[in-house]
Amino acid sequence: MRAINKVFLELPEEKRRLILNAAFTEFGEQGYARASTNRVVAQAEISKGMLFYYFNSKNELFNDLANTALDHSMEKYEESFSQVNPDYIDWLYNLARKKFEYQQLFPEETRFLGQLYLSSDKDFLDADTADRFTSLIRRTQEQVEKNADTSMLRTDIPHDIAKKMVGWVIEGYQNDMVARMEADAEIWNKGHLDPFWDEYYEFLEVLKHLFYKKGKA
Amino acid sequence: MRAINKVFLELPEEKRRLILNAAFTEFGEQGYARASTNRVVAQAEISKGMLFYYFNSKNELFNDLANTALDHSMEKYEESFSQVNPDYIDWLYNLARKKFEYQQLFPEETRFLGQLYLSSDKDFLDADTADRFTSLIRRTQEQVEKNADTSMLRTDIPHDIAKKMVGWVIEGYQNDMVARMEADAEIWNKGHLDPFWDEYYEFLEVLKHLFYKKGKA
DNA sequence: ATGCTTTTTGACCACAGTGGTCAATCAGGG
DNA sequence: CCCTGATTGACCACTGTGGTCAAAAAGCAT
Repeated sequence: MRAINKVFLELPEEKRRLILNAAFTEFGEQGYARASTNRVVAQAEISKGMLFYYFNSKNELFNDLANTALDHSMEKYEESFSQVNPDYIDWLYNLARKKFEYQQLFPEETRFLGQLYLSSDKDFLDADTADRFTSLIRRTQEQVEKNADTSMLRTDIPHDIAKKMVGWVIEGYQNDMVARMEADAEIWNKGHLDPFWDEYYEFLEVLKHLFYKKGKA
Repeated sequence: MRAINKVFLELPEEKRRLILNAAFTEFGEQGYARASTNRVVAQAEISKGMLFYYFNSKNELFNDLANTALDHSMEKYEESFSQVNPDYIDWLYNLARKKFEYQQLFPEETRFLGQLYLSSDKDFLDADTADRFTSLIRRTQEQVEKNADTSMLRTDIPHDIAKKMVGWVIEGYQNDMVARMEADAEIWNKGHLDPFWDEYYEFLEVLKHLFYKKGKA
């Protein structure tokens, strides 16, 4: 953030995106230690010197990437939190859609953040950035906890178990969906996602049938 | 397999395990390309020369590891396949227990095989070994498909959806369980796992209640 | 054209780490 | 005491690393 050379910020959007995405993918695929600045410059089609002119070091590049990704991610999440809370399952459905939109818009950043979340590369973030990162995670969890209306969950099984089950099923379904989409990249690329979302919603009807009080399904 | 120096096979079990485990963890954590023979020998407390005396190259070491792990894994799976088929959920429960036992007995190999399954390091396996690997996977899937008795699944939701849901929920629960166990390593190390399995079984009762025909729960 | 500044290049650096080798040592049994 | 097989680790050529910097190129005002 701070350390970026202003020259970089004044670059045409297109070129800036090219450089950022090259770096996002490199760090996202390789992790911090294995990531190579040489491959980044090759991919971004700039000279080695420029990378270190824009950013000053590999580490500052890494932190700048993280902050850029955090900016976008936070923005998206705030959007999806601002909605009035519908019932539990519909709320998760909406969250999933937002997630997908973000992923479609910034696939490289998504991968980057995901990898960062799982790995221990967080150690290479400076204090400020690390704070932003953890607070994003905390805030997300808080909101999920707060906005989810569980009042229509059936009462013959413990609520906390039901909530977890619903969460796992949705997670599983999403993974399944992503796998199918990757297998059939056509549709994905053309943006014809509506059938998928329809199918998803039907699937959620089944979930409601299973987990909601009778008479509500 | 083939290429192993007989000297290695005649080593005291303890020392052999030390070497194998060092290699398993190195390849498991780093993947083929990033794995370092230097770190392996350091961890195994043998000299560099010995590693290349026992195995001839990094690649043969890798293949020997894979074959060793496959041997154990196949054995375990055959055990769990030989049982007469109980109902769907109980079957999955048994499979999970076998998986855990294997994981507890050979944690390094588990990680190694898991990583191999996910990554593209399969390319570094020679043809025979790769075949063994894929046939293990195929066989597992076949058996799951074949032995699972789904006749008592409720009929008001499609069977294939119900099966998937059950699978996801079980997967989610297992991950949850592992996470909790890692957080409370005491119990895990002392082998006091029975309470966990009891809780698991209770959890499965809920699952049955949800997914089985009424009157069977 | 002429300078002067800013942007851009890529050859180059010291260094770290790689898989693999091999002459030299060591251990132990005959 | 020697011989054979086990064992060592210094060493090799090589690849790739993050980072530098003199020099070239591009703008730009005059």
